[in-house]
Amino acid sequence: MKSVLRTRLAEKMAGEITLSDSPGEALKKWRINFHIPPGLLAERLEVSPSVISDYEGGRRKSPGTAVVGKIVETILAIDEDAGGKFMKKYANILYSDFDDDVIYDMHDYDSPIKLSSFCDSIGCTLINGDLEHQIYGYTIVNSLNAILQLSSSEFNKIYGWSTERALIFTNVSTGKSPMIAIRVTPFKPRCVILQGITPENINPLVPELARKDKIALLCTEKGIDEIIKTLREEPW
Amino acid sequence: MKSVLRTRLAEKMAGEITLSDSPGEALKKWRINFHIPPGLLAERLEVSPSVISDYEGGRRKSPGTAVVGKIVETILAIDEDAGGKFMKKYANILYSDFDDDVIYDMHDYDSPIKLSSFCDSIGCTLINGDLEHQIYGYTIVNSLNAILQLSSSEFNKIYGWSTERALIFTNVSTGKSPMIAIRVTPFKPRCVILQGITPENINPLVPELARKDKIALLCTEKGIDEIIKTLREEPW
DNA sequence: CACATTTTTCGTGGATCGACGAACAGTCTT
DNA sequence: AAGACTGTTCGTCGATCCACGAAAAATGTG
Repeated sequence: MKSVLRTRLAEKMAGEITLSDSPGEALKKWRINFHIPPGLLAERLEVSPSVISDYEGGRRKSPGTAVVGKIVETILAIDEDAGGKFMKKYANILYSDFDDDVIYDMHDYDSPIKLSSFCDSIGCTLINGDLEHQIYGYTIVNSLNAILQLSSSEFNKIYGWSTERALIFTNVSTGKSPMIAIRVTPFKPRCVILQGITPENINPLVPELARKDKIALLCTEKGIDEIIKTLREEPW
Repeated sequence: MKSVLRTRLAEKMAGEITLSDSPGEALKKWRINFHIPPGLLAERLEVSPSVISDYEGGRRKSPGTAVVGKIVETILAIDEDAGGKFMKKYANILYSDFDDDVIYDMHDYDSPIKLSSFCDSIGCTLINGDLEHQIYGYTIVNSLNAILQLSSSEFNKIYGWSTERALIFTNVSTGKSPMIAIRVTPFKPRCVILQGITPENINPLVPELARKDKIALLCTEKGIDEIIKTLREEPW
């Protein structure tokens, strides 16, 4: 459930290293931030310790994305094996309001995904609109907590990096509150999926609201954990 | 003044590209997000258009940090020349509460900086504590607005990625409120600099509070803009 | 459809990366 | 002070990057 934070932290680290004038020093900074000795890092990466030293010492002026990615991944993996102490520390500092009670999962794709296959994979029934679109990501939101806990400016965070995405609202009763929240908000998703509800239980106002904002509306009765698992494992 | 957002956005982009299984596709995604044609990007980078195509098409499986950095930089520069339309859009989506009225500037260093030379560079007078430490960054905060506008969880954001930093509070009257805010907060900076105040005008309680939290306390009468300029240009 | 423009594909050469392992330099123990 | 560890420096070699430019493919535009 914490993987949104993990991803953001990894991106922050990789981004900082990539943009640094001396990637080696930045690499070293993060290894030290996580209190990991060079030897351990080398061991986990299955390379000789001299490799780490060469990078950190600046012998490679512009290491490739593959290397940087592997090192960042390994630093986080080592920390996770030890309980994720530093990960929690750093994640909480910058993303303190990214609450697990609100956003269950969130992902942005590198390349567009067909909405129809996306919806098929998590067993959706179409209520309104068409699926002839492409999306660049999805967000799984606890609808009650989102409305209770997020301020208006924070509400926009559920859109991540593209509004061309599917918003999956969990545990809805009639679907009315999430659709109204979207109605009064400037950004509109491409698609809304109501989870844990059958078509006949949807409030009649809801398809009406979806039509006004040109949003594809669907529902699914699959469980939250299953949906998260499916979307994570999909080879997109 | 908006450069905190710019940096964060650049890091996000670079991080995502670096961690992607196909950096080329991720690169392309961001170029398209900013509505920049390949030809223009190539022109601004002063390379042949084929270079862009080769990267985006995946001929380079693991491009170096230098290339990724240059491309991200150029995408943002092109956007800025056109008014920064997309930059604003993306920056606001994820960092909506990172208000320019609160945080004037913020930076994290790759490698440690000596606190003494940091303070010298912006003309500080030492009130309490010693300067025999190293810092990893600084934040310039409008003290009044920080207390008015930030919620308790948001207040921690001024610490960025390391609490081993200098907090510069601007336009203080007696320095009391910023020090009290720090006193009741779990994280402590290494150093607090009160801007726009002379030593004799500092409330006597303030050095007392600094001592309790083992924080170096200084003040400076230099102007905000001059401080920002100096710190940005310092070759650290 | 034909023409101009933009974008992609691909062969090539020089530069740099990526990893190794041996040698060297510190740092603790005992 | 010797020995055991941990970490750094450096020579080396194959693989890959990086950029170019020519040519093919795709995309407008009248």
